[in-house]
Amino acid sequence: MVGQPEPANINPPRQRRSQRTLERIVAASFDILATEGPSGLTVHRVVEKAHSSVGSFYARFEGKEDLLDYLGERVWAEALDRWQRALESRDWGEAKLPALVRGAVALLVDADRSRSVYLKSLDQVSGRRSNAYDLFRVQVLEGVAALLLERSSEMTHSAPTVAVRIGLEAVMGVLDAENRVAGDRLDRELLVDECTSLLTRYLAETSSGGADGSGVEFFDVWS
Amino acid sequence: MVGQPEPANINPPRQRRSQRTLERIVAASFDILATEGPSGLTVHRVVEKAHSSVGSFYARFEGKEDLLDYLGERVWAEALDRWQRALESRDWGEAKLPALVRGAVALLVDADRSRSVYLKSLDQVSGRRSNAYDLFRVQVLEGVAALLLERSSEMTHSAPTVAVRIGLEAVMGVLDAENRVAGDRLDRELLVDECTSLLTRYLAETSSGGADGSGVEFFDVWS
DNA sequence: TGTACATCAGTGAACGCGCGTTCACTGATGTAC
DNA sequence: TGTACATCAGTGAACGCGCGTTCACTGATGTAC
Repeated sequence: MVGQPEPANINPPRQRRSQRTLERIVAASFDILATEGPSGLTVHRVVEKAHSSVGSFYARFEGKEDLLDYLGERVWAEALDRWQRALESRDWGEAKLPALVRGAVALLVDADRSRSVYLKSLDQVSGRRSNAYDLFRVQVLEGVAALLLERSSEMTHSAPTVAVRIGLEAVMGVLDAENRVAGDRLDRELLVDECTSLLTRYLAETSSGGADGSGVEFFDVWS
Repeated sequence: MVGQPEPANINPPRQRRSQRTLERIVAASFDILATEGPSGLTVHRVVEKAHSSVGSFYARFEGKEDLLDYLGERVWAEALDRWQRALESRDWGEAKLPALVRGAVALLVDADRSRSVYLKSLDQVSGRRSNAYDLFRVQVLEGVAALLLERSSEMTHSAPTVAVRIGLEAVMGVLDAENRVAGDRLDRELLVDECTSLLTRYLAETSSGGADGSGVEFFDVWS
């Protein structure tokens, strides 16, 4: 199991009034992150959008960093909760490897679609700190990997642990790339089908494909 | 073919003296990017490290943005040049699909290793502008895709264009993920072998693996 | 039901700091005669 | 080979702006008697 984001250091509200102010500040922050990106997230902009004031802000948080931690904590908690529910919403006991792979891929696709802009821009803004997104990614990958490895006897790949790791990285990579694309986005069904195909074939076929030395070698012109 | 980074808008040096100053500024910039990351790249820090002065800096560049463009242009040019030489260093005419895939993967692996920290941090620092890294990535992918698609008759996948795109995104995704990992990095040979296997099986086997509807469906608990 | 008082909450002007940029000035280089 | 002069190059103090943070002050809320 891996770590969690920095625990947020916030001065808890004691009246409903300030609780609502805090909520407005949080909502405004997410709003700004989604519409203007990380660089728009300044204390002044946040409190303006939240119809609050700098003073109120610093009554809750010791500084801007604490706001970031708090936002990260919230997103993290929600994402993890959804993920758990999705995982547990189904009994995996019966499924054979191909069906299991398909299920896992569907989970990843949907998780990726939903894991909002927030996680990513939060990580960008907070200089190399907790980075909730990477942690969430690792968490999710570990969960799915464990699930798949229970069926390692059905895999023909000679090193299931490495294969599962690489295979899942591949699927996540495809999803990331498709998120980055501006124009024609592939639809969910196609994506699930193709990633399932990719992963199933990689894990389950006999190991001969590329590692047989039939390969071509190159000058390494890359330093 | 895709675009290039913003053309750099620089005031050309007229004496060897100022040419050398420019070189020192560029070297200092890359040095800072590599050691301190994008946030350390301030005009004052750069000229200090370059043993120059703010005035000299603004004699070359109209502003900081122009420095970024200039750096991007340099990195881009070098990366592209290396890529071209690598591509052309071998005659692909004879190779069959598996060998071709292996060669392509090897190129990608090495390109990924070499495409220095610079491209990535440059894109991070310049807010959503030219982003040399993404452009380079697209350029490379298009080149390899074209190469592979010449052998589409040897593919059993029913939609080679989509398959090549997804397959290459998968390989790049694996490489990205492996770059991100802190600890135990897989070695180059293993990476080449596995990615080759992944891609070959995906492209060349008969299309039945996952798209046969044997799948499991889920509640979409992701918003 | 009032009244006094402590604590919580909210406000926005003001401060300090870092960073990009400007500018008045000095020194170096090259060219014309 | 000199000398005058234009242009290029270099310097660093100073300015403006945005942003995080502080602080003195006013108002709201809840509790004790």
